[in-house]
Amino acid sequence: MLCYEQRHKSHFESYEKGPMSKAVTSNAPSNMPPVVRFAPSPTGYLHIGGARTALFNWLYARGRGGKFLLRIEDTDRERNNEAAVSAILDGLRWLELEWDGEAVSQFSRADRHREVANLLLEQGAAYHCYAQPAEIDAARDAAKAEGRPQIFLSPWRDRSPSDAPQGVKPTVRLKAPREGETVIDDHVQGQVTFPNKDLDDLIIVRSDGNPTYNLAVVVDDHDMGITHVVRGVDHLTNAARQTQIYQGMDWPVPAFAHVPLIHGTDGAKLSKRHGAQGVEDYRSMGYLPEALRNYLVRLGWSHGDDEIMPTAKLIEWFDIDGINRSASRFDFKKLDDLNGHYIRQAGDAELISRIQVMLAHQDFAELRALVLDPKAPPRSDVALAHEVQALAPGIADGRDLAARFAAVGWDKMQAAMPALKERARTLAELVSSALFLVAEYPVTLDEKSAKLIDADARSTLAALALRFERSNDWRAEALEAEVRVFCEETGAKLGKVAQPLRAVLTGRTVSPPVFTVLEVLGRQESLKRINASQV
RNA sequence: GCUCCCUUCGUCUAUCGGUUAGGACGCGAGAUUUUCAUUCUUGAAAGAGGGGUUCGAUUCCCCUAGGGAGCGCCA
Repeated sequence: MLCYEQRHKSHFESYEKGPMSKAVTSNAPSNMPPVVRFAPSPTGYLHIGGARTALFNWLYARGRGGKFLLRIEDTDRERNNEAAVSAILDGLRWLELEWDGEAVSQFSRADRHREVANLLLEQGAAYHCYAQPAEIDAARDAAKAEGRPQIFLSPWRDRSPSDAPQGVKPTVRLKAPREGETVIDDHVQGQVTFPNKDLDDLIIVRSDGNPTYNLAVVVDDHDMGITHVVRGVDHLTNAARQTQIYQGMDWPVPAFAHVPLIHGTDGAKLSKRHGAQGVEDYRSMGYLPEALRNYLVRLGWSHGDDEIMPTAKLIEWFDIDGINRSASRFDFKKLDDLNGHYIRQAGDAELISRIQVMLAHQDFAELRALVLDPKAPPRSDVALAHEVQALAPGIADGRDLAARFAAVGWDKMQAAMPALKERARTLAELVSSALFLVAEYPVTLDEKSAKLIDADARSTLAALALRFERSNDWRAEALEAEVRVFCEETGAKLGKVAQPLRAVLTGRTVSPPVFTVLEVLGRQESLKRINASQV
């Protein structure tokens, strides 16, 4: 497999030569198709907030015939690794946010970034700074103590390079304006003004010669022809500094849109203890990509009273200018509800294949070991892992489970699907309710269902078994008719018969409709389970 | 500490100065039902506080309070 960096190098050339290479300013006619990008740093997974940012970009590009590019911000060599990069690509693919062209490695463009730094140096828009870290820290501490903004004003800005100390490797700093203000005309935040006196001369090249993030972003966005920079508000002040770099190079500034962050249920920044940060967690819990997209886009954006918005509608309706400024809290209940809608609307075969994808990524032992905040919402994949342990302890992970379903036949699950999908909010719940298909014999009854099997129930089940053995039609409808006749003859209430039956068939007091269970289980397996209750 | 941003039901949101402040999730009640769900009906639930501007403020302005983000030779 090609490393994404290698793949990119040749591809990047095409951006430089291609028709999109000309940057379009925010003042450009708005009918130009936009070029946007998603630029995550490789941290190990695709953060759910990042996923929403990617979604906004993707929708904007797709709705306007533009391009959605992907760039990996991997200039920090210590944090970067191939696995972290592929986790992000994986997450985007699962969410079905296909990007145009190859992913660009920012690190691979370091030479170009240095070239731009040198240009700035030549034009006098940047200078070498010989200040040492200790000196900078001291200045910042002093500023803080005096209640001034913690910025460092380098003495080297106006000093002659001939004063440079021997043997000290300098950094390159941008010669930012000290007077006036830098204004960001943001499509979400509005006009945001930063007094230039509060912005220090940012380092654009480290003393080891490596370009910094802010320089790299500007050069890459410019070279890639990005027209709209849509990213998290945490980059708002960067936008001001980056604007100064654009100005230094006399490049057109792209349109900015800084979208609010997503918080956990408690209003604090979404973190580990909230249970799920990476999109891979959402895949594991059994959310459908389309439902997640629908949910994510509604966090901070709306279209009148519309709640269920299939992706085609989102592409048609979405607009950056409609995004809210305030942060929103993540609500699993609402996601669950939306996901339930999409599950009910999905085709049975499609659900099976989505389930297979989900199972391929589940490790039950790992899920059972997950330590979650007690206040965090319960995870349906963790619940599934526990159910598997109770009903089929021999199964270690999702792949095993998938193999077991394959052994009994996926067609059985598909046959039960209409009944299953109207009582599931996630695919993991759906699989949990289908577990009776692969329960190990003899079926282990949980506490409540075991309680149902008293002497009365046993004799009822024995009598029922006799009838079932004689019946020649094993479809749910016929079986139900059979049981109803049985009830009439014996004067028993349907519930009195159905509940014990459900218990011995599924080991649970809650399940899909018993007659559906009987049908998909088949005559032999059903009778085996009913008769097991007699010993 | 400094700079910037935010504030409508518990949560996500609608409202382009005049509405009985609407919808959705969740919650309560009821109907349907073999369990659980689904579905349907229905109920409770909001403009942070204080000043202005205006005939009239949820909407515009200011202050306060609360929340968030940023302030790296990280990205």
